[in-house]
Amino acid sequence: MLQQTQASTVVPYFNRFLTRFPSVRRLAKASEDEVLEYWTGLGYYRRARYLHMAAIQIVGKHAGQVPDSVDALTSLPGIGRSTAGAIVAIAFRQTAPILDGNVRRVLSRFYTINGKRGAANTEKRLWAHAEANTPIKQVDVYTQAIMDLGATVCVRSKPKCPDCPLASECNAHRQGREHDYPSLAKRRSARVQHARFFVVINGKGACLLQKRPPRGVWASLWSPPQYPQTTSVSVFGDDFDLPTTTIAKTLAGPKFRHAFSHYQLEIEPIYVFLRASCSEIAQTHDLRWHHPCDRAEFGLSAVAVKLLTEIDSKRAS
DNA sequence: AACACGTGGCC
DNA sequence: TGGCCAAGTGT
Repeated sequence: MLQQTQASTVVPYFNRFLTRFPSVRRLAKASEDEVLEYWTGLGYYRRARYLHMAAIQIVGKHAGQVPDSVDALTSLPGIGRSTAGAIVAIAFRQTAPILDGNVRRVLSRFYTINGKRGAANTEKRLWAHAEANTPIKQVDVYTQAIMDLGATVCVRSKPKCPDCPLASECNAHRQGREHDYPSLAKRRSARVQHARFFVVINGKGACLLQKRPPRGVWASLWSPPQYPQTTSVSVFGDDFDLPTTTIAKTLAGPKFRHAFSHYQLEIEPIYVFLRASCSEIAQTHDLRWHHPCDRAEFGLSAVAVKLLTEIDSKRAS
């Protein structure tokens, strides 16, 4: 959960998740849909599916015991070198380096490493320093400490160098150039992509959801059906095996933008209201009706939740 | 190497 | 506000 996600965001998700899935075996036994349900709103949903797969592998190949070596851990889906290092160092108290965003920033400043983020040479140098500094004794304490130093003192903007126990030995600070490290990552400016969702509501107020494909954005989550710009509302009925005569009315909802790391999605919802008599149609393996007020026992993206919430508030008003 | 993958926080 | 980032990994 903590991969690319701040700890304060994770905390409530972590608590709910551990309450529902208190052991590797319980997680392995759960359905993917339910695991995704507990990830709804957290983002990077691939992590949830990898964690579920990892739990299944741990039960199948490791007798239900989380492996204690970096090699065995990195062979599990979703666990790379840094996460494996954190598990080995903190859970098993064995020497293994980590290189997360915090350690990366501390080391970049301490050793004035200004290579491009992600470049092979930069990564190699950072990992070498991480490894050289990882102690034999109290490796769990050290690992937590260097992460916390980055999270609370050696922060990205306005680092608190006067509070830093490493300040006198930090090359960037000695040069008064702590703001120059780590060098800024070059990020492509966000492009706008367009998407259109059909928000189909039946006479009982339930919304039609479709399971998204296992690849791409919001993989394996449930959402209002997305269709290409070329699909017209008039042929909508055929696409879902719904007689067009069951459509009471259609309505173009207000467009809204959803920001991602590298692009913006401009979402154009089209509301399709069905007559009450049509509430039992379109129950297939990847289509289902969902009442917004019911607990979703499957994964939804934050955007899907937003849409469903809007539908529910409109019904109420 | 470059890119996809989500959402919320910060300035 | 838009850009950048966060307890990164897999393709």
